[in-house]
Amino acid sequence: MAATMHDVARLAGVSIKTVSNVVNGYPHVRAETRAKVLAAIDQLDYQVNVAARNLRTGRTGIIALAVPELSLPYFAELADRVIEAAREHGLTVLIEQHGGDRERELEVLSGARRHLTDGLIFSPLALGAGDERLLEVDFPMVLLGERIFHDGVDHVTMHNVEAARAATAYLLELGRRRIAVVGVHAGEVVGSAGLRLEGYRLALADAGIPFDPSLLGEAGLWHRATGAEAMAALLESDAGPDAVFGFNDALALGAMHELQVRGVRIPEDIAVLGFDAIDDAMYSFPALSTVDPGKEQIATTAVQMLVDQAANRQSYRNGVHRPTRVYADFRILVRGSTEPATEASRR
Amino acid sequence: MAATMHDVARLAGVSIKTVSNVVNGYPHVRAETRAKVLAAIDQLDYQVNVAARNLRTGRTGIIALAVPELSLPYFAELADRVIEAAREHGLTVLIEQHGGDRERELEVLSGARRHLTDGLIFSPLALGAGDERLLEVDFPMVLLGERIFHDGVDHVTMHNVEAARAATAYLLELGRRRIAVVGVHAGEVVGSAGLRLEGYRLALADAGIPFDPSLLGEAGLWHRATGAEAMAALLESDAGPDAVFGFNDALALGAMHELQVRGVRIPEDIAVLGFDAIDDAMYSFPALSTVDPGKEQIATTAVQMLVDQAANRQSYRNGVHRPTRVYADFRILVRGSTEPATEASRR
DNA sequence: GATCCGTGGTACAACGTTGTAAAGAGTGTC
DNA sequence: GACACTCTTTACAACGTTGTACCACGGATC
Repeated sequence: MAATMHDVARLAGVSIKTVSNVVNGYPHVRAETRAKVLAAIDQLDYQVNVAARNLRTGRTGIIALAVPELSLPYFAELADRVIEAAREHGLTVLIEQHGGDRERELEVLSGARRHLTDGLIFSPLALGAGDERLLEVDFPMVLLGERIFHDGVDHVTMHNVEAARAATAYLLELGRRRIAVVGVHAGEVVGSAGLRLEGYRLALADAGIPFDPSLLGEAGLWHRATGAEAMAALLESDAGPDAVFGFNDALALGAMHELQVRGVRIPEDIAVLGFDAIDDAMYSFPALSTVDPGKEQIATTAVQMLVDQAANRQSYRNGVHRPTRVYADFRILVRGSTEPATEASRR
Repeated sequence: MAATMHDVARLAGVSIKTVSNVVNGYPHVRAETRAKVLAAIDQLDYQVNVAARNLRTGRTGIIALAVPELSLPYFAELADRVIEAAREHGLTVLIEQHGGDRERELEVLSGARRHLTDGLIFSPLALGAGDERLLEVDFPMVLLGERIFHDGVDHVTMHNVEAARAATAYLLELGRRRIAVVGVHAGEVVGSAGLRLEGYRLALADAGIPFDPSLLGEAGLWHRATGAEAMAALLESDAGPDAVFGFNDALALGAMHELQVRGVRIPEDIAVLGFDAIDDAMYSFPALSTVDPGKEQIATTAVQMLVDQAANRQSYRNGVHRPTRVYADFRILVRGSTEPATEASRR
């Protein structure tokens, strides 16, 4: 049905390889010949068959991005940035959702899709300590997140500990002393929850404030709903917080919702701070102060690393190139949920 | 590097075609032979090369989903559902963002990617009346949205007019009489803005209430920011609304934010109603009442239609199968932003 | 005993592209 | 005029799979 290089070649009166040369921008083609070929391509509305090219070259121009789920704004925004960054490199993005399900994460790693893609950007949720060996795959991969660390793979992550420490320090500077956290995973050491909690504890220690376990709000899933539930539990205990640090924005927004339902004033009675800097955070009321973990940088860096891996496959295989770990820059975005606002700054 | 069918065949001591038969579940293979092949596959950790299979069969197992941008929660949630629906059919989803840019939308339609995918689910934003011919492509495609209608293609859309009419009628039932709308595109007839405005007008007419242009809030982009701006403009005019109907949830949430900044009580002074039923809407304060346009149904129907098209390519080509248009079911989700709430219902 | 059929297996030729090697056509140098 | 060089173009063989055609075997049918 669709035209092939053969058809173009016949119409232009040249060999099929010459058509290929034109299509791929090979320089040593006479201008006249090139024009003939281009005219034929135009006339037949020819498009290269990517599958055939792929079979021949082993490249597809597709990279896979595996995330828990796109319904979570953080991952939706990350995916958005990854798609745009990939586009800059002429790549398209195939998205896989694993929903934090271990089986599905393993499927992503060893899956049949690997022939379809030039590489994988993988943000695991279920995999963790002890699974490092599973990451030693023989295709280009960049790891995201903080569930698992392994020197053998390129990794883009955030300054979780430092950012959480700075965030907590910021709340302390505001004079808050009873800072609750929402999103704790009991017993977790590595992973966003463990690392951010570590940062929180360090900041308290820096300020000489005792750590009080009654201020810890557990939340397995980091959704708005669980944030609201954890907040409710904190309010119904006798913890008496004057600030809440949500380990992500969804948790913080859920907590904020719960506070407002109960008539607690934000930030006067309780200041609220989030993490992730999702778009929503800007439009809550009051707007949610949050930690921007460098989403944009994470996306562009990950894509760049993947492209580099693909380009220098040899060096990566034989160990000339050592895998690197990049920590994105963070900053605290101050908004109305923490600073007693003037009419203007409250937005 | 990776094992091929040749390797498996050699190890199992059979022909390469027999391996292919085993892999593809061809029934006439002796159990003993099948076992040998499976053992070899296992031993070599063999995976079919999808590119080669694709070249041979013309199928890739990938479908493309083209949306404006994933940062918009509606599309992120839609993509989530599409990915899951595709998974049920053994398909993977490649996502393209066109950002509502005409050039990029055209690229999607005529793009080089078409060889990589078995079909396209396309939600245009820039294309519209006059571009119908562009939709007559020779690969499986399902159209989403309400920017453009064409009898020649399968289409999944919403009851925009009816849903907006019902939504407006609901606000009227609550006793609201000065219902402002946010998200108007002046002069648009087709498209979400045009159709939803039409529903609004019909409901007013049904109730015998005069249409007042001063209650129309324009907003080109349907983001929270523009919703807030439009709301501000309405409040600073002398329109005096007692309800706001946001043409999507982002607009409504933005409007709500603006109202709260100004100390307007929701729903007592002004009721707010959205459209799309994104997850966020559940966790604003008060929770946003909204119209659920049947997102889930849209996603599953679109994928199903695409699969059917691919399976019955012939019938579609020669016109035996006629393209259909499906309208998803909608319903109004009543929450605290419209109903003067009890402590319980307010959540 | 010839014919037909179902089963289990194989050989070969595609699918549409690109890398390799090499041939022809000029151009310049000695 | 021979040689080396560059530019331009080509033929051919892959890449890894599957569809088609076909062969061989045994059992059933006439």
